[in-house]
Amino acid sequence: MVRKPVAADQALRLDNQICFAVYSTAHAFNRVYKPLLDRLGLTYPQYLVMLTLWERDGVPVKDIGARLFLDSGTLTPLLKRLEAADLIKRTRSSEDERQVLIALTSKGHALHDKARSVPQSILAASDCTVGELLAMKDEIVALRDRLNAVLGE
Amino acid sequence: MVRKPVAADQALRLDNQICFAVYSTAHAFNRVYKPLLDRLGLTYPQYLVMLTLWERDGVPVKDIGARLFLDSGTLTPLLKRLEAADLIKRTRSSEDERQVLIALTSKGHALHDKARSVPQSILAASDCTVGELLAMKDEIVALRDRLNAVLGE
DNA sequence: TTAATATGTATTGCGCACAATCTAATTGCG
DNA sequence: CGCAATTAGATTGTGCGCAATACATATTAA
Repeated sequence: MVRKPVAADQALRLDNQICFAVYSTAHAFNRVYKPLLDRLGLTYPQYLVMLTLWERDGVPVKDIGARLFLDSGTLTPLLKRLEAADLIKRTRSSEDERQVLIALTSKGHALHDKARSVPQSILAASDCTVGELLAMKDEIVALRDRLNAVLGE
Repeated sequence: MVRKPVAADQALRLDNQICFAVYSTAHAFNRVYKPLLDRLGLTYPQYLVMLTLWERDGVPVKDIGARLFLDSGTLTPLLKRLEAADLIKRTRSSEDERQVLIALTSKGHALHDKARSVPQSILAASDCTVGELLAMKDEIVALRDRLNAVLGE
């Protein structure tokens, strides 16, 4: 009879895997965000892009990608949809014709006001204190950064 | 001059958002998993399905969906690809013709052995102790379950 | 200045994710 | 029993996410 590696099997159990915890929580967040973002006419990844632009716009696509860990294959069509919705404007940089600079339109700026109520709704849904969430966030970000560090090697 | 709600703007900052921490960590995990799962011929969601089947197979699609928080729109094509790869077999239940039961093929069972080394590689990449990861996992799962509870209302 | 290389974005193809809709099978209720 | 309501999967359409590739611009080296 073949001896099975019990420890390895425990590690393969779905409920023991932090990756699945993260994966399924990301989906849960997405589902909670959906009705809130529908009112803004945004998807969740589009919302993330808008968050970066509300902090600073007139930036090249690459900067947004670096901020969100996304590449041009994802961002180019997403940004075109935001442009079609008249939330942003895409213009080639005159300094470096390779770059496309992303600027908010007045409609894009205006959406910032409507978005201010979103975090409060999410906080309520999470049923946590701000302190608890921020502590968890720091732990998760630390994990993410270690994972990304391995990728960079 | 219009007074801006400073607290709300802080809440909208990307780096303060736990949802983005979770979202970006899920992507980081996916990227770390990719080379490992490529060797098994699986994508990450396919790997999750196989994890559930290695625990128990011969189950209807709905059960897998309940386990992974995925619906038939996602699972049906994914399962067809696993079937095309000869890892699973899909058969209509004779008891309830509405159900499609998912069973592992011998090749699907055999893949279990090759998969046993995966968690160790992920653990190494995360650069954490098992204890730290399990503690984080429990916190994240608790958050996920609270988010899902709100959705169920 | 030209040739080689690097960089920024766009495109294509594949595989999720999910809403909405559809079909078929089952259950429940009068 | 008979029909409405429910349930399980499948299908369609939209939008990521990423690998691979293409292409134009920019930089560097010879």
